[in-house]
Amino acid sequence: MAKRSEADALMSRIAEAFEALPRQLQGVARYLEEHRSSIMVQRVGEIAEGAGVHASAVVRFAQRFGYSGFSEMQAVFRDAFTAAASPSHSYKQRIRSVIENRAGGVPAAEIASRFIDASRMGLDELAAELDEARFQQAVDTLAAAENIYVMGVRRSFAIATYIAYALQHTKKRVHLVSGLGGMFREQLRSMGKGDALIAISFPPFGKETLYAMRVAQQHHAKVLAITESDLGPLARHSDILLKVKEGSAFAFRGLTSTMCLCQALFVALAYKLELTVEETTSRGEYDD
Amino acid sequence: MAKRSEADALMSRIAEAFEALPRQLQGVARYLEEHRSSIMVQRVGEIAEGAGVHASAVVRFAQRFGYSGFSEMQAVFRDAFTAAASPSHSYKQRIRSVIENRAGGVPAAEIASRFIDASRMGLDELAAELDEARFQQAVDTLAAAENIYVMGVRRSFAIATYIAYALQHTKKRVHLVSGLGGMFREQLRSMGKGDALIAISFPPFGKETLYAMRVAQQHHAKVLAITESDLGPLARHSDILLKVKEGSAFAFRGLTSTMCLCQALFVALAYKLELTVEETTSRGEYDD
DNA sequence: CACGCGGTGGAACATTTTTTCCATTTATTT
DNA sequence: AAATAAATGGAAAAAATGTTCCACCGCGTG
Repeated sequence: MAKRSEADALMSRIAEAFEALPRQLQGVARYLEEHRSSIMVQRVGEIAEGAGVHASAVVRFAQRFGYSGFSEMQAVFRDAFTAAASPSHSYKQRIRSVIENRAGGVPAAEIASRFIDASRMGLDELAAELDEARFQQAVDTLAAAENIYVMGVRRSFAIATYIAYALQHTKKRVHLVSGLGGMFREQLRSMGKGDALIAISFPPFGKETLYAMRVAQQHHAKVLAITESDLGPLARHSDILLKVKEGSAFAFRGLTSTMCLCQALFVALAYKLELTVEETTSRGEYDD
Repeated sequence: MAKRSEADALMSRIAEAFEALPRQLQGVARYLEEHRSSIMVQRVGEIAEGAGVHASAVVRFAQRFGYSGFSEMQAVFRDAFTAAASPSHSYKQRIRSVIENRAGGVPAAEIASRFIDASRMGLDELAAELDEARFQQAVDTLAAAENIYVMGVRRSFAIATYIAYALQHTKKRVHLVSGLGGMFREQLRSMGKGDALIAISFPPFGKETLYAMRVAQQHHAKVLAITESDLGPLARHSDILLKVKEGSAFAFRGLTSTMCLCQALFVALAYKLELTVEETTSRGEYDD
């Protein structure tokens, strides 16, 4: 699966050749081994100093292993890092190429498995980048709320629907702001202090959701935003902001990570409520 | 709380000031947030290109936030990285945050990451066990249908909602069977030959959904079932059956795999219908 | 012990990268 | 609609960084 990066290969070659290296170059080798992860951000000078040698020794080292100079060798480590840091990027590319090489129609299953792969990468990213402190805050806020309003429109509506459904299994009063009958305003009217609004929105942000957030703040309700980034209009109007980056394959935005996050949020909340609120009947099953 | 690195502080300041930033600098801000982890290894030029702006815009950005230039700002991210990579620090940090979490009860983030893991395993299974022939059949059936009815109750309702939303981007007539006003029967009445019903249901199976499937068959509409297993009541009443096994954690059933499968289904369908699904349909009023 | 050879470090050189400056375009205000 | 301010992009200047050259050194060998 994980193909040996060129950086790995290089480190092996270095280990191989180590014994036969002159004293200073051995020093460089040791330093590289020791600080492998930070080579990519260091200057020749810093590495040279760290290894206790002259800068030119580092360059000679790189050249000894077949690179034109230090820069070229450093690029190997940089690439290895960026490849590891953005795993989903390569998947997006592959999906795109599957689509573009549409020689005689792509089998649906092919599309499906690419899509699933992309979603998997999305979850990896979610796991890696989840802000634990904020997540905790989100759970605490919901736990403290009396009424919970849930709102998302269009693409995010399904998610809102789910959250509202799940929360019905708690003792909270839950209000799904659906806009049914054009009654957004009316459904939001009763928010107040001690309540919380969960707002799910992605660009281009629905104005209904933004409106709901403003109303919530005016009414001193806590606002939990689930969105893509700290930037953008939601940040200003939210007390807590949970980020989900959905990979968009096929020029089509995923929702699996968002769904996963929301479920995790609910599970964590349910767990917290059962621990702190004794009277919560343990139900175990939340099936359909 | 966890140590607030200067990089974190900077990102906050950026989020704060974002709205008031000129267009290009907003682009830079977005890029920084999106690629926060790799800023430290990138050149101004690369960042500029990534953000779609001129290099000098990136420098101006840095200066706007109080740095002498890009290099100085980049150093902030570099430092944050090396600090995090240095073992002693991160270890202390981890201990501290664990203690803090214990003090506040249950570490919500712990639950979250376990849940995400479970979901990920669910996707692995989905990828491994997807029946390609059936999936293709499902896509073909939907492609051939004139009207598509979508039905799921309780836990599955959010999924049904999503499918119905997504399908609105095709030329098909789509009917979400919501049961609003207790009108399941009435909403199902008009199904007929040439139509298709997508029924999503998991044990314990909702009787409303089973009913819908029977009606569909009586009316000679195709039935696509999305469920857990080939056995059980849905098998009998469906023409095509797609299996999703959700991993469960904390005695709580996931939905991410189902969501993923449904999205994959839609993408494959859209592709078959040769639709271009625009990611950001800016239609003013109806954006999400 | 002198010779040569590879290793080493200083400094000049070359290259890349960043930053500044300014002309031009674009938005905002009166 | 004109005036003013702000934003943008190109290019030159400046700085930082990497590389090469070469004199020197130390060690092993003849």
